[in-house]
Amino acid sequence: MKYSKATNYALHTMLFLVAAPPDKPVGVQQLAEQQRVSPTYLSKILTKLVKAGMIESASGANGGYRLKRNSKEISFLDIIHAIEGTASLFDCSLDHGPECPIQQVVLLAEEKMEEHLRNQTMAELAQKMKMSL
Amino acid sequence: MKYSKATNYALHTMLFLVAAPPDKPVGVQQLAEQQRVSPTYLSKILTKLVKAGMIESASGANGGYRLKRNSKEISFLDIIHAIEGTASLFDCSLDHGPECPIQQVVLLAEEKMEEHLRNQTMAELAQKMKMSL
DNA sequence: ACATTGTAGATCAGTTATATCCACAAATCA
DNA sequence: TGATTTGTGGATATAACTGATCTACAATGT
Ligand code: SF4
Ligand code: SF4
Repeated sequence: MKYSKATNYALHTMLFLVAAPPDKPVGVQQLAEQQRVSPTYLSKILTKLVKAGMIESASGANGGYRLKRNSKEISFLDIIHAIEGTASLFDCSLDHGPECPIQQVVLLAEEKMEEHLRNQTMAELAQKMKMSL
Repeated sequence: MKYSKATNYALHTMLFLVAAPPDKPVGVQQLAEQQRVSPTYLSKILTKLVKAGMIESASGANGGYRLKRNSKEISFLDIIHAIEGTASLFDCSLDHGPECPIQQVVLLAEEKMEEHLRNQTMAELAQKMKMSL
């Protein structure tokens, strides 16, 4: 059970875009070099973030990716869900109803994790980064 | 990102063994039928639990698996770790030190989940099951 | 027009998860 | 002892998923 590398790349890219000046888009070439990953593969991942409405892309010369204006409230959980999907950590084929103790425990544990990821927004992340400079 | 089916089988088996009378071992045949899984495969999974010291096995006629005497304090997390391993949910190849905001957020989120799983013991689970009868 | 940059689809290699088969070891019982 | 039951371990097969590449194409700016 592990977060995929794709999620890793997405988080790092968002981290970078939050810190970058919002006027000039950043090309996938540059982003890919920083993370040592192929540009076309990274592009595929970032397209998911575009479709999820977190960033926007521009083709052509001086194109690239940039944060959407109102995306300071995007959370870690939003990014992870955009890449990994929103399926539950635990799925049992036979559903014996809501009083099943296994489901109760495991799903509540997952909710605890998601709650923490939901409370960490890009805005707070940017704040943290400024402080650590 | 999902818990494996093996973890699912392990949890269900433990749930059953906690509820079963502790004197007579339960054969893998019976356990496998309940969960609709092949006996040899389930055996492989249960052997991990044996090696982790949670249950014990007995060969020969009337053999099978049973809880170890002092295993009421085994937690969900123990079982999950025995099957899935204890590796972190998130691993970045390049470690930029402990002040990295991504690691801080994601690892703390994982800790929240594990804390909840650690607090759910087999003893409490047995209690819950009695109440729901 | 032409160069630049993102998008989409096919495809592929590597890894992991799931499962099966079989030979063997250990325990019980007649 | 010998036969039967039951778990163990190794090799192997299969399917699914992940990570990655290639290529043709669309969109944009000069
Ligand atoms: S016992 Fe709970 S976890 Fe297991 S199959 Fe039934 S509902 Fe699902
Ligand atoms: S920025 Fe953080 S998460 Fe990313 S590679 Fe560095 S230490 Fe790891």
